[in-house]
Amino acid sequence: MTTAQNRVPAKPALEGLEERWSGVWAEQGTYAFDRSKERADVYSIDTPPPTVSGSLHVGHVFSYTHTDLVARFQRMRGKEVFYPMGWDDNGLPTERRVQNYFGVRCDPSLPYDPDFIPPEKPDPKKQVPISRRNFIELCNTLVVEDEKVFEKLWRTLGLSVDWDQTYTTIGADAQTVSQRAFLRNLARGEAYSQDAPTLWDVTFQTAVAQAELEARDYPGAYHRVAYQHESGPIVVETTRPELTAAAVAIIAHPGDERYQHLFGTTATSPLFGVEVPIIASPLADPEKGSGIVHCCTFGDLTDVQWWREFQLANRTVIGRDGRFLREVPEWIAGGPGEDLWAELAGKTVFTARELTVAALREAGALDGEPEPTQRVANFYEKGDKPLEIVSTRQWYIRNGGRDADLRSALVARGDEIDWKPGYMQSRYTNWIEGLNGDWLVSRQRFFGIPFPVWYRLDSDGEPDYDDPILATEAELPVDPASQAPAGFEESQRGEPGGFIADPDVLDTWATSSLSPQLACGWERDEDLFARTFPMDLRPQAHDIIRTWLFSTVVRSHQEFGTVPWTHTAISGFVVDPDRKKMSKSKGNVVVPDEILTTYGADAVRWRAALARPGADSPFDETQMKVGRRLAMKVLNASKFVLAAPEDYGLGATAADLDPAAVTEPLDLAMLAGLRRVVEQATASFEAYDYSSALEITEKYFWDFCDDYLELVKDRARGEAAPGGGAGPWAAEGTASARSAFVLALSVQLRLLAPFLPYVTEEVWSWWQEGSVHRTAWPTVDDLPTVETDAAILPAAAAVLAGIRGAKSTAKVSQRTEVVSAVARGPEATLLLAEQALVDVAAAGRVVGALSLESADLAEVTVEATLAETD
RNA sequence: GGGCGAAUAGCUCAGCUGGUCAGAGCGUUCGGUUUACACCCGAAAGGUCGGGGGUUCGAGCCCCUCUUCGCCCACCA
Repeated sequence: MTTAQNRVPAKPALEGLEERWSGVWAEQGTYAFDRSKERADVYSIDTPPPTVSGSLHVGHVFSYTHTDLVARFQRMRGKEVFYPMGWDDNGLPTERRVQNYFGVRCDPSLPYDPDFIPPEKPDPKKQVPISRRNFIELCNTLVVEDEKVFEKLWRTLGLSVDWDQTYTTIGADAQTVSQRAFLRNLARGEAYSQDAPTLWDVTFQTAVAQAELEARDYPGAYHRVAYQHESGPIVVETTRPELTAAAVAIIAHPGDERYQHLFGTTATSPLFGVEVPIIASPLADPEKGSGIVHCCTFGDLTDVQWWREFQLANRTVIGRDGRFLREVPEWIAGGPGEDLWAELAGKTVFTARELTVAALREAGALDGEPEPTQRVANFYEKGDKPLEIVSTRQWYIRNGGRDADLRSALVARGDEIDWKPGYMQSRYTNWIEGLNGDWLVSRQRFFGIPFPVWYRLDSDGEPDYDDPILATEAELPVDPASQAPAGFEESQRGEPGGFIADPDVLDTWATSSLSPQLACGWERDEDLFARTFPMDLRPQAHDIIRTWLFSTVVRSHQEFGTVPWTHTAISGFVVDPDRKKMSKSKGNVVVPDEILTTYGADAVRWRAALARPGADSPFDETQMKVGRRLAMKVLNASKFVLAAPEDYGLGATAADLDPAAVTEPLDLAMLAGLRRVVEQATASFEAYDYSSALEITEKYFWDFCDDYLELVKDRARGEAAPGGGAGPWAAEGTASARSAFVLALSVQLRLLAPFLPYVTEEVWSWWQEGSVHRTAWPTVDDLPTVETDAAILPAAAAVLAGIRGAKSTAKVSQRTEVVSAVARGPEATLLLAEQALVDVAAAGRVVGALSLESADLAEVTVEATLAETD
């Protein structure tokens, strides 16, 4: 009867599927990108490059699964999916990991030691200082190791990434792309350098950008500090009394009646005796503190604003290390504060504050005692000390923060992108509209992409920042710290009349904002680029809309005058059961390896697919079991259809895949229902709503198993009808059931393939050639066209449920035979059920009469006479 | 303070443009030696859809308002 033998294991299991099939996929290049396809046939994905120095948690697993669901759907729909994986190995996180892992720290003043071997046991308290080059070598060694670990996890999870298409954010390619993009920004006037007050992290000793700020509560105290004025003391309230040394003005609101007489005069600072102007500005809030404030260089961003607007003096007192300057500033030298400065010099802000407050108190310039308060301060998101504002030379890229036209152009780009979910666009728009300056892209760090820039030194050895020497694109990638610019010799480095390298590296976002350029082979592989860019999808989490998403749009807008992708899918977070964000410091992180081992990749993916786009999802381990149950069910139901009769299966094969053989109303009805599922799941997937696609498919599958499979089991086996005799089931009825089963199986396996890639591939391999993941997504054309009312199946199931209910109420086994039964219910339901009455009787073990009586009831109820049981 | 989102069974969530929309799964309870599956199967109980107004013949669904929760931004004297 069967033409081909299926390969069904006697006891199918989930264990080992990941290892087996991920191996096969790798070996056979199942997900390899075919670059002969034209752009229109390609679906390209701008995968988020995970930070390899970090650790992956279950949130990553969920969001990467979301992307993979879309990738697998598009692939089955016939798109050639360009799905690369990037590794973000650039920047500060890697530096920190290297420091901790090897127990070293970078000291750029040290010479390179080619024989350096890191300590065997790192001592976190005694980090070994090493040269910049040694440090970078260690970074490069470690990221390779970290990337292997990540790749293994992603492969286990079943991401259908093309592992031949990977990129990094620190390698030669990334360096070339970043430097080239920067040089072009510079040539077009989109990048510039400026010596200006900058938010500064004193721990990492680097500038930070607006996008990397985090406002945090920070304990402080109000100090009432008295300035001297001819009309008497002026008391300002401040949380930064130590900045009295940096005072440059006293400011109050122009409408504040208390201070009208002061405007246009000057006051003198306590302790230091520095004369400062008293100025009116609407930015001063009469409600805050005493309503009058001292402006210092620089206590906060408002100080910077005043300093610019009123062209005030720059009396910076805090150095890059966050300590008070060691030299006596010229405005203090020779004045009353010179001795105090000797104490303050080289001290931290904290210590300087204590010293200043003591001196103020002693001088009678402290009005009352400090009042503790909880204030908000800006922190670098990776730092733990409040940011200072320090004047330094930095590179900027224009992002609309200082240009209304560019700002509105970038906001408008947002309209060209299809946002999933749509409301996430407002975060993008809000962020742009709230920008208060251009994008600061230079960082005073070590492990990053260097600026391709040198400066000439004049005869005094002073650098000329206004006319930098730029690398040519042909020279890239370039390391100005070890390569001399054209026309110079290495020996001229640092010599008067020679040159110096720009010491900084590009912010990591300045590189990751080029991920489409990196992945698609911009200027490296123009053929690939033409087939993949602009990309189709940017998947990412909502917390980095202001950074990664926005900066990518900026770079693409500038370089290509287009959006980098046409869709963006924003995923939510996995939060802990108390709906708190998972973070290492809270200790509530779920490690992916554990859940993958315990429940299997398919189960974890199933759970991930339940989290709708953009929605945060609380982690609940019990849910994983449900996914696992579904995966098991797929194995067992498939086994029933495909296993040989001697193994209690139907022995159906691919040869039974014949829509024309399906003739029984119940079978046709089941497939008619499946037809709707195909339509709905496809529509949902096209709208990036993988959750709904899963929900529809899964619901159908469970009903298929619980109802259809039970109803048709006997007929499909060709067993005798209840009550004896050959019964009404001719071979035709059996053939109809068998064909319906394999059709339904084929369609459902493909519908489930994006969610459960392992178990569907396993089952597919029992009876089909090739990978299910390279098979066409099901369409209604796979199913019979005969018009049938799909409601026959639920109607039959309702009567069956009535019979089951009767047995359940009687507390007997479902196997108990029914001598006779009467089903009462809505006429419409019963008429439909009648068309499958023999199947219903068989499934319910009704050996005698099963009669239907229409009644005014909402549901079908069955009155059954049960056979005697022992 | 500005913006965005959420509030539906004990828990996690569906309910599309108002008219079988009061649902699913988990959990709970009861029952079952069922040849696809005990990593199982069947059955049952559970909610005045956050509060208050309004529009409408009719409102989880639309409008107003209040409350609570989450996230993003701003608040730095």
